[in-house]
Amino acid sequence: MYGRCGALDDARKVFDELSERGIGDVVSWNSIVATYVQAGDCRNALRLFDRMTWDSGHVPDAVSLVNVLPACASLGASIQGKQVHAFALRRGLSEDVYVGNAVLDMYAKCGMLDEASKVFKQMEFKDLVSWNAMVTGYSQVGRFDEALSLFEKMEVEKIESNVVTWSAVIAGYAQRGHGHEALDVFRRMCLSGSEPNIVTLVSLLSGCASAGALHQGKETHCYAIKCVLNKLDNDPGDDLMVINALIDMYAKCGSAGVARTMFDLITPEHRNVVTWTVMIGGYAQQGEANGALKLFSEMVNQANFIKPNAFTISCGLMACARLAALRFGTQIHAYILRNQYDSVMVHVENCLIDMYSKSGDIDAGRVVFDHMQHRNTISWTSLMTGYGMHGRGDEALWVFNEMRKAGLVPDGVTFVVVLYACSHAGLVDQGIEYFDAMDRDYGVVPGVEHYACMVDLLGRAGRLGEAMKLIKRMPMQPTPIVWFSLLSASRLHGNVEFGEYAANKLLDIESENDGSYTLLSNIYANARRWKDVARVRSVMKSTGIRKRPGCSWVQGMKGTATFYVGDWTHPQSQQIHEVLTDLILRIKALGYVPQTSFALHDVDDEEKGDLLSEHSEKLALAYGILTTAPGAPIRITKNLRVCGDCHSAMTYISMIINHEIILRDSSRFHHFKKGSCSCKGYW
DNA sequence: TTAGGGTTAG
Repeated sequence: MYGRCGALDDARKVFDELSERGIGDVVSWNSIVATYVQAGDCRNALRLFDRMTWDSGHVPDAVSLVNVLPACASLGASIQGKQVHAFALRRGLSEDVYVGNAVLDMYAKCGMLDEASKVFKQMEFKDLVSWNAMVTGYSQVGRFDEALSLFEKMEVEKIESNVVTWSAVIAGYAQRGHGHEALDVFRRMCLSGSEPNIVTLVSLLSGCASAGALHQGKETHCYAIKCVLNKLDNDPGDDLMVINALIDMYAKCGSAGVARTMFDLITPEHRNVVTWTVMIGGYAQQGEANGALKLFSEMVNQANFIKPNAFTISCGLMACARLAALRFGTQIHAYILRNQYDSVMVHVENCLIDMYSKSGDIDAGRVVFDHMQHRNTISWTSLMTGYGMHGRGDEALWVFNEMRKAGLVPDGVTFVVVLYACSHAGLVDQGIEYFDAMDRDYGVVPGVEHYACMVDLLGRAGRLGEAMKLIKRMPMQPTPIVWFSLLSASRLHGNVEFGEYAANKLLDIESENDGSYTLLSNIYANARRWKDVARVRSVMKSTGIRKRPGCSWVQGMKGTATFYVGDWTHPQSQQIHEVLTDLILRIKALGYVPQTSFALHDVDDEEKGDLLSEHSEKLALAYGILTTAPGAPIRITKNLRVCGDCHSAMTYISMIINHEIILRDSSRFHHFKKGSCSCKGYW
């Protein structure tokens, strides 16, 4: 009775008393073991089971084994589990379907699927639980194809699935990001007459979230209100789980507003750490990184304190990485160090590497990397990506070699990063070598993303003809990213012919991308083909496509300041413009000539020069100079690619100011120092 | 006495 009520101490007292008086029997041993398992204290459950087997004079029966096996499973204690299995075989208890199922499940949970499958095949009598344990076992170790084929076999053998089977299959699809398939299974489940429950809905919502299927997510929401939520015998924790899954679904499907409304409807004392995390993560992934950081601060400062877990911290760092919010990111790093996050540290540390490198301080990312106790493939590739973004190609390739020495096998993503690093550092020959080697030496077949990297690599280096030849040689259809790489390279090298070709291909495939139109009109402007510029602009106008406004932000003393082109809204605008005018006068004396083609207007050169001088990145720089301590770097982030004229101006300005200018644009980092830029023209 | 569930990184 005490055991069933969760009163572990009381149950133990009664058990010890019975033992002392010598009147304990197998049932009392079984009950106490079960009580420990239920309380989550599997270690003590195992200890008691051992005492029962060796010291008590009683012989474990089928119930004892069924009690102790889940404890082995949840500890991953496969050696003890195997001993229990051997005991069952010796005692002839393995015929019992309960015992068989528990053994099978123990092997599955310890990741020993081949052992589990052997047990499954040898079972003379299988029930639905046996099949379900096998299906979920395969699914959870990532052998989802085998899980599915078992699921299909169940149909063939006319074994009727129950809610557990259906939910497990839905969850399997959802975990792999195959939301549409999850939805299909859900429909089949409803047709089969099986009634979805909370677990089904939570799994399904996770699938909708990963598929971005808002409509089906809403349908699931209706179903939840009608049939599942707020039922009298529901555990309130289960209801919250569904609500959390709904918030996550709405946020990931682009309805952060709806998600926020649901979040606000839950009173703070009812929210748990996942409620906060899904909302923060939703903002961070939907490009509302400012909202994410605001909520993160609110979470750690609220009266009803809930400690952020590794997931929350990762989401916060992701938001910092997007915004290049170095100061906030550093504060989160300090928070981690103060608050002991021992478990699942790898994930958080990987986020730290990413945050530091995307915020302009790749050396700090390297320090995090060097201090890691355990590293996985993502740790190595994150560091490599960082070096690549900063144009430090040699160091990126060094990381690649060290990674191989550490025994890690490069995969498709690794090679994207390697090629990206070569491209951004102008290491053309090495890039070609790696591209040739990836299939030959590593067995990684180049995908469309690797071809895109190669087009980028050759294109940046001005080898446009070779890039075009490579596209023609591709064994698959080029995706927009391939043509976009060719188009960017054509813009960089002022090649109208290739630019037009790539732009036409791109507009055939996806006509909504403002970036393609802007690049093409830049190419025409550079060639002074104003009629073509006007034509592109009129197409944009008639199709309603608008160029995204350029926007830059800089971390000043009083927080982050944001600027748009020609922006006069900042309270210090007057001063900012004075600084800028003065700087431009001074660099003109050093040889700077405004590159008017970037102004995109068919007006006379003097006026174009004026428009250029108000580009957002220049305004951000002037503000940075006003608010940054002498000698400290100025960190600017831009949402689009830096304009060529601004790039040239910043190179000159870095000769006359006592700051390094660290600029992150949508493509990479530029470090301007003493008259040169780290990108060496490769942007 | 056995089976299923939500949030994170390249």
